Amino acid sequence: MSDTRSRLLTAAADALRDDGVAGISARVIAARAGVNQALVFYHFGTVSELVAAATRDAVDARLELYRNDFAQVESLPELLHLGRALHEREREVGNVRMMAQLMAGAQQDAALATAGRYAMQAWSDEVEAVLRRVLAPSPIAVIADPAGLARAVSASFIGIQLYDGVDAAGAGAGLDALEQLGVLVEVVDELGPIARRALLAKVRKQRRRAKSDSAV
Amino acid sequence: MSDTRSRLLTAAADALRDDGVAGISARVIAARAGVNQALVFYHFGTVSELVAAATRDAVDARLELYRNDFAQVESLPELLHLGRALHEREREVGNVRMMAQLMAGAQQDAALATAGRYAMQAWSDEVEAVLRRVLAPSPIAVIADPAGLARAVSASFIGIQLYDGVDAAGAGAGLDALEQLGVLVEVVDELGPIARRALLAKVRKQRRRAKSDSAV
DNA sequence: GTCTATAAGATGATAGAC
DNA sequence: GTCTATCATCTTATAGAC
Repeated sequence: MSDTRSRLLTAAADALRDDGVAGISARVIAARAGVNQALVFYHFGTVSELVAAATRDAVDARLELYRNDFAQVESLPELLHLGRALHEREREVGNVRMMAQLMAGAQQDAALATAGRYAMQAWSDEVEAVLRRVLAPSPIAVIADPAGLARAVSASFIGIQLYDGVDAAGAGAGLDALEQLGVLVEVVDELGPIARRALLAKVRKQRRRAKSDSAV
Repeated sequence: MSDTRSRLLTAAADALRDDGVAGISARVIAARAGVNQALVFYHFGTVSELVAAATRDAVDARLELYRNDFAQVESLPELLHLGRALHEREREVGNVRMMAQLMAGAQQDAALATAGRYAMQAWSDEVEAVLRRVLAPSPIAVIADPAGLARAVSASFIGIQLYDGVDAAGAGAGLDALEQLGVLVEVVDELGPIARRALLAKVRKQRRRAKSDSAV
């Protein structure tokens, strides 16, 4: 890949992270890359397409970096611990911050929307694989949908990152609370047979209720 | 309050919701309000200040509208149900969509940051009050920090709303998963005394671990 | 592939008429 | 308070020299 092309890609990702969707432009990116502004359009057609390609690459690179860590997770507490560590590291590197800006821009821009969908999919799939493995031996597997849960977790990360940008203390308290709640899942994991049966009965009841709700 | 002022305020909130932070400008807002562009600066000084004031008002109005619903919640399943209904209604009205754009812009703009902090605080406080009431009789009260949990929930809502904008099916699956997970909490609520003691022991263990982690 | 130059328009913000 | 007119500056995007 040409030097200029890759310089523009990393510059675009950096600019999105630091200046936000509202502050991004061909000139800002080009200045960061140390190249001429016209090259944005020569190589990528539009600013949106450049940003979309840049975030795509950045997400791929980041996930590659974490793949090993994800693979080594064997239990839910370990997963929660990894989530916390990931948040801390990402706060410095700014990848989630970049994704949050991508998602915000994606609401009104078709090219960014495609990139945003890709990014969420990539992260969610990774988390889903871990959840599927970790929850398999647990009775929680009966009620938890790994795919949905992974998507909820990924989306929540974006929200918490945005919150972190305006109130770090508040966002920290939120993460702490979620981590503490993980204990709850552990406890259910070690439930006796009677309680386990009660759990299953409740799940079935809730399922029926949800079904009749959607029918109305 | 003058007619023009209030027209600008609602127009600013609408523009933020529909056009996003990246698409907002004094001219766009003024056109929506049907007034001259110069009045933005006469009444509010800067565009950011106008947007900040507009979101502040919108959040106050929305919370006022939901106050009754919040007050009537008596159990966790009811709270989860309200959360789902709120998400559906807000998807149409677009208040959370507006807040998501506010939070994205708040990362780089001081005036928007203040407004974002206020908005998150207002929603979190409301949710916190309900959580405190609902969780009080439950053994979960021991592990759950209502303030932190409320903040996590509010932030997650923002993230899921952004996700909803690029992949409605994925966001829906995420919400479904969270709702199903609520069953877990219900089960713990009806735990026997032995299991309850096991829960408390685990919590204490986790607390110690967290403390030693932060010491390192 | 990279540059300069430039078009055609949008932006925040202000001065001054009314 | 509201308007017109205007500023300097920014934007995307293209044409054409090198």
